[in-house]
Amino acid sequence: MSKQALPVVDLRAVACCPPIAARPLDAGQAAVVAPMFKALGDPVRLRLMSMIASVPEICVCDLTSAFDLSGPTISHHLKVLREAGLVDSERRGTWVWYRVKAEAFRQLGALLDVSATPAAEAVA
Amino acid sequence: MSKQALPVVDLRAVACCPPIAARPLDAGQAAVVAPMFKALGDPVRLRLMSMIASVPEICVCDLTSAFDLSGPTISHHLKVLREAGLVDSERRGTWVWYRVKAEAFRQLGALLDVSATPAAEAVA
DNA sequence: TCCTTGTCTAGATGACTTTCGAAGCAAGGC
DNA sequence: GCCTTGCTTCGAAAGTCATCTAGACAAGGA
Repeated sequence: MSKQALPVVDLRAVACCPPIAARPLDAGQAAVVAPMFKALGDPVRLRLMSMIASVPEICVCDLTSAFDLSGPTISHHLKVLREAGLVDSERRGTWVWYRVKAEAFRQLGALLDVSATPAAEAVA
Repeated sequence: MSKQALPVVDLRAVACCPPIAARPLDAGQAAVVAPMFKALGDPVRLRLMSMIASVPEICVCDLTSAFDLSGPTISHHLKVLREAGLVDSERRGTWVWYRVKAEAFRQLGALLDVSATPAAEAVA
């Protein structure tokens, strides 16, 4: 459980809402959660997220080289993921390393939990 | 281009990809999945989705009245959700009813499965 | 038949996104 | 100190999106 020094608590990373199929989200909850889905709604960012989530951590240089896009463009997409609270970055010497924020990621999955919903029963 | 009766199987609704944390998504997979996340990336659509998923089915009139937006705007958002393969609609008499496509919804949740990933172990 | 109500489509517009090249800043080697 | 490499920020061009009004279409009732 050793999490190294993550000073800022991102509110979007803590428990926010019940699964969206359990009961209607109110406007405030939707405003908190939608930006996370939005961040994953671009193919480049989804691949970046997938690459970051597949390993303990990864260097920007390895991310950039996997795409046919300029450095600034990749940097922009990483910033969007960071601001959505989905990943964290840390400079160590020459390189910057990215890693997934597991709690936010888990939270997002929980929102899409489909079990025990009226709709699930009706369609099943 | 009749919108009634869409007998076409939506490819995005069938099993597509392993969880995004299991291994990096390739460009093709990302292109298939990203539009679904994008559809949920707007607060209005996320609430619409949540309202639809919370009940077996729901009438457009009940959806429209829950927002401070014009009918055409709600209709536009519902179209985006439909084209993302997340919901289905059916006209019955005067009203149009919407219901969640459970398989697509389940698929989306499975993509965010965080268990058994290198990142999950490293951060835990 | 015509009217009303419910929903969708068309077209316009202002705001936001994606992308780039140029420039900046931080670390490390000469 | 200066140069190189890695990454980010800035500013701009081009494309996409959310929203509206106006209008069309479908169903049902007078």
